[in-house]
Amino acid sequence: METSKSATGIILLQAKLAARMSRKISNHLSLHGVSLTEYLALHYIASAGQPEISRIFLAENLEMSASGVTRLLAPMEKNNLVERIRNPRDARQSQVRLTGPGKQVYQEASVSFQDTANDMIGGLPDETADALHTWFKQMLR
Amino acid sequence: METSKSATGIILLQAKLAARMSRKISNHLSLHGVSLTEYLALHYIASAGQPEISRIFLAENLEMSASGVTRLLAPMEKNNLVERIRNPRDARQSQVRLTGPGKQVYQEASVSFQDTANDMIGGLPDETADALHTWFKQMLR
DNA sequence: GCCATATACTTGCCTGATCAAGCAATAATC
DNA sequence: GATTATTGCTTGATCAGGCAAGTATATGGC
Repeated sequence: METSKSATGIILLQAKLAARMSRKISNHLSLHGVSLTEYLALHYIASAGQPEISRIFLAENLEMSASGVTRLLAPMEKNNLVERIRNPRDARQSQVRLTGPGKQVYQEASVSFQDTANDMIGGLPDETADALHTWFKQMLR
Repeated sequence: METSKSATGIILLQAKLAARMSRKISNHLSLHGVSLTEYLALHYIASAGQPEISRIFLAENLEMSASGVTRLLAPMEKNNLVERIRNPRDARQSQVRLTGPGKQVYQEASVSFQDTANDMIGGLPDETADALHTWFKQMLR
């Protein structure tokens, strides 16, 4: 019952925090010409461990629908941030890869992103931040 | 530098978590005919400490623009979840109040909300949950 | 009292994302 | 080998929410 009460409290606060963070970060990222979602896409592609990733895998990382990814990537391809590689083994599937400009925008935007992130939560003591990180990961299992 | 790295990591995870939570909760709330934002609106009105609150105050709580609130409340008024009270002291302003049905929907939906919240984060030890709660509040300063 | 500024919305237009349906390619079943 | 199911998208319709501009009221400075 105590647990119940604080669980909803946490979710409530988390929702509010998420909204505020996303607004703040979006503002900063707009200087680089990318939206938050676009930045996240660049990030997940850049840090996948391999140069190409499937669109479906990207959708999962972004917690987004397949159609959302289609619509997200279309203008990014047009702006040459990202390119599509057709899979010769499976014609249904295609992969996404960062282009040169894409990598550069990602790196530049990452600086803003980090600054903003630090600005928001950099004040937390290191252990606390580590604990937060761990719990978020756990909740995402 | 360590801090920097984990700050972005935390934001990244937080964004992902927020997306997942909002999807999950929305699903559960849809059984009661309200969206997550609508539920949050009901919640902030219900727990304001006074029966009426101003639309602007609601907007701040929801981390939403004034126009967003206008559009959010319109159908809720139509569905008789919420009613508008014009302020006689200031004709620009109006207040929102829960109707009887609004209160009932809020209470019913709160049960689902709590269940879902517990399902997601109820597994955390109490102290941990308390700490999370505290930090979220702190970040929202 | 009068003008300028501020407040509390509301409306039009636009973007971002969803869902449902569709389509093409592959895999599984008989 | 033909039929059926599944996968990986794409497209159309729709919806939520933001921003900019507009309107109505209120307040402050002179």
